[in-house]
Amino acid sequence: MPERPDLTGPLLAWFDAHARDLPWRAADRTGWGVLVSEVMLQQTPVARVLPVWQEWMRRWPRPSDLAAAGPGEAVRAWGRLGYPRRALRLVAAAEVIRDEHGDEVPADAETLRALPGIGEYTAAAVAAFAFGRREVVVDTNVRRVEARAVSGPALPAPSYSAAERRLATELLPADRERSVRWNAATMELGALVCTARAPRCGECPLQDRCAWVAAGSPPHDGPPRRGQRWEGTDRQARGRIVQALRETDGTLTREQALAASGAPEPQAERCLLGLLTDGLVEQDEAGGFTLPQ
DNA sequence: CACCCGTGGCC
DNA sequence: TGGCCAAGGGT
Repeated sequence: MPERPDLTGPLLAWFDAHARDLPWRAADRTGWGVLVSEVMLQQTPVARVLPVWQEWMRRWPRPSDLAAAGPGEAVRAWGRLGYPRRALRLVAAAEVIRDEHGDEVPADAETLRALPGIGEYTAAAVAAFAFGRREVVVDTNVRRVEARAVSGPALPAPSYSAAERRLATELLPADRERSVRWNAATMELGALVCTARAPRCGECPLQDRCAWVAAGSPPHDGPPRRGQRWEGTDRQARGRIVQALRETDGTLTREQALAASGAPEPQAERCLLGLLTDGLVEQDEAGGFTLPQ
Protein backbone atom coordinates (compact mmCIF):
# COMPACT_ATOMS: atom_id res chain seq x y z
CA MET A 1 0.00 0.00 0.00
CA PRO A 2 1.77 3.21 -1.13
CA GLU A 3 1.84 6.09 1.30
CA ARG A 4 -0.47 8.92 0.37
CA PRO A 5 0.24 12.55 1.14
CA ASP A 6 -1.61 13.80 4.20
CA LEU A 7 -4.83 15.50 3.20
CA THR A 8 -6.42 15.79 6.62
CA GLY A 9 -4.22 18.47 8.16
CA PRO A 10 -4.52 21.08 5.44
CA LEU A 11 -8.16 20.27 4.75
CA LEU A 12 -9.26 20.68 8.37
CA ALA A 13 -7.28 23.91 8.70
CA TRP A 14 -8.93 25.25 5.57
CA PHE A 15 -12.35 24.27 6.86
CA ASP A 16 -11.76 26.05 10.16
CA ALA A 17 -11.11 29.24 8.23
CA HIS A 18 -13.68 28.97 5.44
CA ALA A 19 -16.67 26.92 6.58
CA ARG A 20 -19.98 28.61 5.81
CA ASP A 21 -22.17 29.56 8.72
CA LEU A 22 -25.16 27.43 7.79
CA PRO A 23 -28.07 27.20 10.24
CA TRP A 24 -28.20 23.40 10.22
CA ARG A 25 -24.61 23.46 11.45
CA ALA A 26 -25.33 25.77 14.39
CA ALA A 27 -24.53 24.65 17.94
CA ASP A 28 -28.25 24.38 18.72
CA ARG A 29 -28.97 22.14 15.74
CA THR A 30 -31.33 19.23 16.16
CA GLY A 31 -31.35 15.82 14.56
CA TRP A 32 -34.62 16.75 12.90
CA GLY A 33 -33.21 19.98 11.49
CA VAL A 34 -30.18 18.18 10.10
CA LEU A 35 -32.33 15.44 8.60
CA VAL A 36 -34.65 17.93 6.91
CA SER A 37 -31.69 19.90 5.58
CA GLU A 38 -30.05 16.81 4.13
CA VAL A 39 -33.19 15.75 2.31
CA MET A 40 -33.80 19.27 0.98
CA LEU A 41 -30.18 19.44 -0.17
CA GLN A 42 -30.49 16.30 -2.28
CA GLN A 43 -29.84 17.62 -5.78
CA THR A 44 -30.77 21.14 -4.69
CA PRO A 45 -28.38 24.07 -4.09
CA VAL A 46 -27.89 25.54 -0.61
CA ALA A 47 -29.10 29.00 -1.58
CA ARG A 48 -32.47 27.68 -2.62
CA VAL A 49 -32.85 25.46 0.43
CA LEU A 50 -32.08 28.10 3.08
CA PRO A 51 -35.37 30.04 3.19
CA VAL A 52 -37.52 26.92 2.87
CA TRP A 53 -35.63 25.14 5.63
CA GLN A 54 -36.06 28.16 7.94
CA GLU A 55 -39.79 28.17 7.31
CA TRP A 56 -40.10 24.42 7.87
CA MET A 57 -38.22 24.62 11.15
CA ARG A 58 -40.38 27.52 12.31
CA ARG A 59 -43.60 25.70 11.48
CA TRP A 60 -42.57 22.12 12.24
CA PRO A 61 -39.79 22.05 14.83
CA ARG A 62 -40.40 18.38 15.63
CA PRO A 63 -41.18 15.35 13.44
CA SER A 64 -44.64 15.07 14.99
CA ASP A 65 -45.40 18.65 13.93
CA LEU A 66 -44.78 17.82 10.29
CA ALA A 67 -46.64 14.54 10.55
CA ALA A 68 -49.65 16.40 11.95
CA ALA A 69 -49.57 18.94 9.12
CA GLY A 70 -49.83 16.21 6.49
CA PRO A 71 -48.52 15.74 2.97
CA GLY A 72 -50.55 18.49 1.28
CA GLU A 73 -49.14 21.23 3.48
CA ALA A 74 -45.68 19.73 3.13
CA VAL A 75 -45.84 19.74 -0.65
CA ARG A 76 -47.18 23.30 -0.62
CA ALA A 77 -44.43 24.48 1.72
CA TRP A 78 -41.87 22.61 -0.36
CA GLY A 79 -42.27 25.41 -2.85
CA ARG A 80 -40.07 25.08 -5.89
CA LEU A 81 -37.22 23.04 -4.45
CA GLY A 82 -37.95 20.34 -7.01
CA TYR A 83 -38.54 16.60 -6.63
CA PRO A 84 -41.58 17.13 -4.37
CA ARG A 85 -41.74 13.42 -3.62
CA ARG A 86 -39.03 14.28 -1.11
CA ALA A 87 -41.61 16.26 0.86
CA LEU A 88 -43.90 13.23 0.90
CA ARG A 89 -41.10 11.03 2.11
CA LEU A 90 -40.21 13.49 4.85
CA VAL A 91 -43.79 13.31 6.11
CA ALA A 92 -43.65 9.51 6.00
CA ALA A 93 -40.31 9.52 7.83
CA ALA A 94 -41.73 11.93 10.42
CA GLU A 95 -44.61 9.54 11.07
CA VAL A 96 -42.21 6.65 11.64
CA ILE A 97 -40.02 8.75 13.91
CA ARG A 98 -43.05 9.87 15.91
CA ASP A 99 -44.60 6.40 16.16
CA GLU A 100 -41.57 4.18 16.53
CA HIS A 101 -38.79 6.39 17.88
CA GLY A 102 -40.52 8.59 20.45
CA ASP A 103 -40.39 11.62 18.13
CA GLU A 104 -36.59 11.60 18.28
CA VAL A 105 -34.48 11.23 15.14
CA PRO A 106 -32.44 8.02 15.43
CA ALA A 107 -28.72 8.56 15.91
CA ASP A 108 -27.36 5.52 14.15
CA ALA A 109 -27.03 5.21 10.41
CA GLU A 110 -28.59 1.79 10.12
CA THR A 111 -31.84 2.91 11.73
CA LEU A 112 -31.85 6.11 9.72
CA ARG A 113 -31.31 4.16 6.53
CA ALA A 114 -34.62 2.36 7.07
CA LEU A 115 -36.60 5.63 6.95
CA PRO A 116 -38.41 6.65 3.74
CA GLY A 117 -36.26 8.85 1.53
CA ILE A 118 -33.10 8.19 3.54
CA GLY A 119 -30.47 6.39 1.51
CA GLU A 120 -26.87 5.54 2.21
CA TYR A 121 -25.57 9.08 1.92
CA THR A 122 -28.26 10.80 3.97
CA ALA A 123 -28.19 8.20 6.73
CA ALA A 124 -24.43 8.61 7.13
CA ALA A 125 -24.63 12.41 6.92
CA VAL A 126 -27.29 12.72 9.63
CA ALA A 127 -25.48 10.30 11.93
CA ALA A 128 -22.23 12.21 11.45
CA PHE A 129 -23.38 15.83 11.42
CA ALA A 130 -26.23 15.65 13.93
CA PHE A 131 -24.86 13.04 16.29
CA GLY A 132 -21.10 13.11 15.83
CA ARG A 133 -20.83 9.55 14.63
CA ARG A 134 -17.85 8.37 12.62
CA GLU A 135 -19.39 7.53 9.25
CA VAL A 136 -18.18 7.26 5.67
CA VAL A 137 -20.09 10.14 4.09
CA VAL A 138 -19.81 10.16 0.31
CA ASP A 139 -21.73 12.63 -1.81
CA THR A 140 -20.98 14.12 -5.20
CA ASN A 141 -18.55 16.63 -3.65
CA VAL A 142 -16.60 13.99 -1.77
CA ARG A 143 -16.41 11.83 -4.86
CA ARG A 144 -15.01 14.68 -6.94
CA VAL A 145 -12.52 15.90 -4.33
CA GLU A 146 -11.18 12.42 -3.67
CA ALA A 147 -11.06 11.55 -7.35
CA ARG A 148 -9.01 14.62 -8.15
CA ALA A 149 -6.81 14.72 -5.10
CA VAL A 150 -5.97 11.02 -4.97
CA SER A 151 -6.74 9.35 -8.25
CA GLY A 152 -6.19 12.07 -10.83
CA PRO A 153 -9.18 12.34 -13.20
CA ALA A 154 -11.02 15.62 -13.65
CA LEU A 155 -14.30 14.02 -12.71
CA PRO A 156 -15.31 10.75 -11.06
CA ALA A 157 -17.03 7.99 -13.03
CA PRO A 158 -20.78 8.35 -13.56
CA SER A 159 -21.66 5.74 -10.95
CA TYR A 160 -20.36 5.31 -7.42
CA SER A 161 -18.10 2.27 -7.19
CA ALA A 162 -16.91 -0.07 -4.48
CA ALA A 163 -13.39 1.23 -5.08
CA GLU A 164 -14.51 4.75 -4.27
CA ARG A 165 -16.23 3.57 -1.14
CA ARG A 166 -13.02 1.79 -0.14
CA LEU A 167 -10.93 4.88 -0.79
CA ALA A 168 -13.31 7.06 1.22
CA THR A 169 -13.12 4.58 4.07
CA GLU A 170 -9.31 4.63 4.01
CA LEU A 171 -9.14 8.41 3.95
CA LEU A 172 -11.56 8.92 6.85
CA PRO A 173 -9.62 9.93 9.98
CA ALA A 174 -9.69 7.32 12.72
CA ASP A 175 -10.46 9.89 15.37
CA ARG A 176 -14.21 10.37 15.66
CA GLU A 177 -14.27 14.14 16.04
CA ARG A 178 -11.81 14.64 13.22
CA SER A 179 -13.81 12.27 11.04
CA VAL A 180 -16.90 14.46 11.44
CA ARG A 181 -14.95 17.57 10.45
CA TRP A 182 -13.27 15.69 7.62
CA ASN A 183 -16.62 14.78 6.12
CA ALA A 184 -17.95 18.32 6.38
CA ALA A 185 -14.67 19.78 5.15
CA THR A 186 -14.45 17.55 2.09
CA MET A 187 -18.01 18.39 1.11
CA GLU A 188 -17.36 22.08 1.70
CA LEU A 189 -14.20 22.05 -0.39
CA GLY A 190 -16.10 20.40 -3.21
CA ALA A 191 -18.88 22.96 -2.95
CA LEU A 192 -16.72 26.09 -2.71
CA VAL A 193 -13.33 25.37 -4.32
CA CYS A 194 -13.06 21.97 -5.99
CA THR A 195 -16.16 22.57 -8.08
CA ALA A 196 -17.18 20.58 -11.11
CA ARG A 197 -16.65 23.46 -13.50
CA ALA A 198 -13.93 26.06 -13.10
CA PRO A 199 -12.36 24.81 -9.87
CA ARG A 200 -10.50 27.48 -7.89
CA CYS A 201 -7.27 25.53 -7.54
CA GLY A 202 -5.41 28.68 -6.50
CA GLU A 203 -7.43 28.70 -3.29
CA CYS A 204 -7.18 24.99 -2.62
CA PRO A 205 -5.36 23.73 0.49
CA LEU A 206 -4.56 20.49 -1.34
CA GLN A 207 -3.08 22.19 -4.39
CA ASP A 208 0.48 21.05 -3.68
CA ARG A 209 -0.56 17.41 -3.24
CA CYS A 210 -3.38 17.01 -5.72
CA ALA A 211 -2.98 14.18 -8.22
CA TRP A 212 -5.07 15.97 -10.83
CA VAL A 213 -3.03 19.19 -10.56
CA ALA A 214 0.19 17.15 -10.64
CA ALA A 215 -0.99 15.60 -13.89
CA GLY A 216 -1.45 19.06 -15.39
CA SER A 217 -5.19 19.34 -14.70
CA PRO A 218 -6.21 17.38 -17.80
CA PRO A 219 -9.78 17.94 -18.99
CA HIS A 220 -12.43 15.31 -18.46
CA ASP A 221 -11.86 12.58 -21.03
CA GLY A 222 -14.42 9.94 -20.08
CA PRO A 223 -17.72 9.32 -21.83
CA PRO A 224 -19.82 12.47 -22.21
CA ARG A 225 -22.04 12.91 -19.20
CA ARG A 226 -25.56 12.52 -20.48
CA GLY A 227 -27.52 15.63 -19.74
CA GLN A 228 -31.07 15.49 -18.58
CA ARG A 229 -33.32 16.79 -21.28
CA TRP A 230 -36.19 18.88 -20.04
CA GLU A 231 -38.43 20.42 -22.70
CA GLY A 232 -41.42 18.20 -23.31
CA THR A 233 -40.64 15.68 -20.59
CA ASP A 234 -43.06 14.13 -18.13
CA ARG A 235 -41.13 15.84 -15.35
CA GLN A 236 -41.88 19.22 -16.85
CA ALA A 237 -45.56 18.38 -17.25
CA ARG A 238 -45.84 16.90 -13.75
CA GLY A 239 -44.09 19.89 -12.27
CA ARG A 240 -46.58 22.23 -13.90
CA ILE A 241 -49.55 20.30 -12.53
CA VAL A 242 -48.19 20.24 -8.99
CA GLN A 243 -47.30 23.92 -9.19
CA ALA A 244 -50.85 24.73 -10.33
CA LEU A 245 -52.22 22.81 -7.35
CA ARG A 246 -49.85 24.61 -5.01
CA GLU A 247 -51.12 27.95 -6.23
CA THR A 248 -54.75 26.98 -5.78
CA ASP A 249 -56.64 26.90 -2.50
CA GLY A 250 -59.31 24.54 -3.73
CA THR A 251 -59.33 21.93 -6.41
CA LEU A 252 -58.67 21.69 -10.10
CA THR A 253 -61.01 20.01 -12.54
CA ARG A 254 -59.55 17.30 -14.72
CA GLU A 255 -59.60 19.72 -17.63
CA GLN A 256 -57.77 22.37 -15.64
CA ALA A 257 -55.16 19.91 -14.40
CA LEU A 258 -54.52 18.54 -17.88
CA ALA A 259 -54.29 22.05 -19.29
CA ALA A 260 -51.87 23.07 -16.55
CA SER A 261 -49.52 20.30 -17.63
CA GLY A 262 -48.92 22.07 -20.91
CA ALA A 263 -48.54 18.64 -22.48
CA PRO A 264 -50.51 17.04 -25.32
CA GLU A 265 -52.51 13.85 -24.89
CA PRO A 266 -51.82 11.15 -24.02
CA GLN A 267 -48.87 12.57 -22.09
CA ALA A 268 -50.94 14.92 -19.94
CA GLU A 269 -53.26 12.14 -18.80
CA ARG A 270 -50.34 9.83 -18.12
CA CYS A 271 -48.67 12.46 -15.97
CA LEU A 272 -51.81 13.17 -13.97
CA LEU A 273 -52.30 9.46 -13.30
CA GLY A 274 -48.66 9.13 -12.36
CA LEU A 275 -49.02 11.91 -9.81
CA LEU A 276 -52.05 10.12 -8.33
CA THR A 277 -50.04 6.89 -8.13
CA ASP A 278 -47.18 8.71 -6.45
CA GLY A 279 -49.49 10.31 -3.90
CA LEU A 280 -48.63 13.84 -4.95
CA VAL A 281 -52.20 14.39 -6.14
CA GLU A 282 -55.53 13.13 -4.85
CA GLN A 283 -59.08 13.16 -6.12
CA ASP A 284 -61.90 14.34 -3.87
CA GLU A 285 -65.46 12.95 -3.74
CA ALA A 286 -66.56 15.26 -6.51
CA GLY A 287 -63.73 14.13 -8.77
CA GLY A 288 -61.69 17.29 -8.35
CA PHE A 289 -57.90 17.14 -8.10
CA THR A 290 -56.09 18.41 -5.00
CA LEU A 291 -52.83 18.10 -3.16
CA PRO A 292 -52.92 15.10 -0.79
CA GLN A 293 -54.86 15.53 2.46
C1' DC B 1 -27.73 -1.17 -13.64
C1' DA B 2 -30.63 2.22 -16.07
C1' DC B 3 -33.92 5.18 -15.66
C1' DC B 4 -37.14 8.20 -13.48
C1' DC B 5 -38.05 12.05 -10.49
C1' DG B 6 -38.05 19.28 -10.54
C1' DT B 7 -36.03 23.48 -10.70
C1' DG B 8 -33.26 27.37 -11.72
C1' DG B 9 -28.75 29.47 -12.22
C1' DC B 10 -24.44 29.72 -14.50
C1' DC B 11 -20.36 29.81 -17.81
C1' DT C 1 -27.62 30.01 -25.97
C1' DG C 2 -28.08 25.77 -23.71
C1' DG C 3 -25.83 21.99 -21.84
C1' DC C 4 -24.36 21.12 -17.33
C1' DC C 5 -24.80 20.94 -12.63
C1' DA C 6 -26.67 20.91 -7.59
C1' DA C 7 -25.38 17.68 0.14
C1' DG C 8 -29.60 11.38 -4.02
C1' DG C 9 -33.23 7.92 -3.58
C1' DG C 10 -36.38 4.51 -5.34
C1' DT C 11 -37.50 1.04 -8.49
